[in-house]
Amino acid sequence: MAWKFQSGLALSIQIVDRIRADILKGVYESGSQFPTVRQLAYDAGVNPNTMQKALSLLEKEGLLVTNSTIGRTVTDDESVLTEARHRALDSFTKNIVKEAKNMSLDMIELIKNIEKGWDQNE
Amino acid sequence: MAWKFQSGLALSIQIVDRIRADILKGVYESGSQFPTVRQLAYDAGVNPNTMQKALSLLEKEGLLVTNSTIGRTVTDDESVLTEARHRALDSFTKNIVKEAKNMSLDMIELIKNIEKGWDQNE
DNA sequence: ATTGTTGTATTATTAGGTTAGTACAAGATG
DNA sequence: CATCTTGTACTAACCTAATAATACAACAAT
Repeated sequence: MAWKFQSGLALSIQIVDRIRADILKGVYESGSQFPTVRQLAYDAGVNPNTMQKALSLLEKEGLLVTNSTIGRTVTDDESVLTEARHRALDSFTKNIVKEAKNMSLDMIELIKNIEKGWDQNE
Repeated sequence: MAWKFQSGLALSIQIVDRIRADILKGVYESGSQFPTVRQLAYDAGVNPNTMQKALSLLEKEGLLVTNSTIGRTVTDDESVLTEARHRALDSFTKNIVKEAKNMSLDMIELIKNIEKGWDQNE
């Protein structure tokens, strides 16, 4: 089944975000073989060109390694993964704080809302 | 000076988000006269057509009212504003929780990070 | 009544992203 | 050796968003 995408934001960006998150979560294990461009494109329901673009961006980030013609692997450099996880968490937190302040929301109120919303699935 | 925009996301969407936030924050007061399309377009550094599109979306949300040819005013219906504030806060919180869970981040850790990041301006 | 301002509409053009279709070199596989 | 799979490259077509340049009806201001 095709992946779910939002309209408005470029597909390739959404794909990068999703796969990056999956790699950092360990859905694709460090050093392991990565699906082919064509397979992923089929899974996601997008054009191979679009998937190719997304994967090449992840390669620039160092998360994927290409061994033409064997295919791709997830990086086995744990420091790259750790670093990426830190950057992801840091940027996530910064965005939350920035947006909260932009909404004139104080910290206590924000945390209270998160606690309230945490267990409300959906 | 022109407003700051991110690349990738449609300008009109970013404008809507910014102005909505400003209205809900009270930067534009309830019932007050709103700047003209042309003035706002100039301020933001975008084409009047783009600003027109953004404002018409905000009108659909009920936040702005058009009185051709007097111009626009911010809605004076406080219930609309209150409702919109609730929706904004709710959607903000939901997104945070959703993304945090997607990062396999537990609630305690999330809150700890927010507390740590709150006073780090930039 | 004339002029100016308002929101709105229209057409043409440009830029970027996506798709479709095809092609090719490198190397694994038989 | 021949074949298949891999990543990659390329062109053409299409769509959406944004811009540029006008235009116009409605009404306020003078």
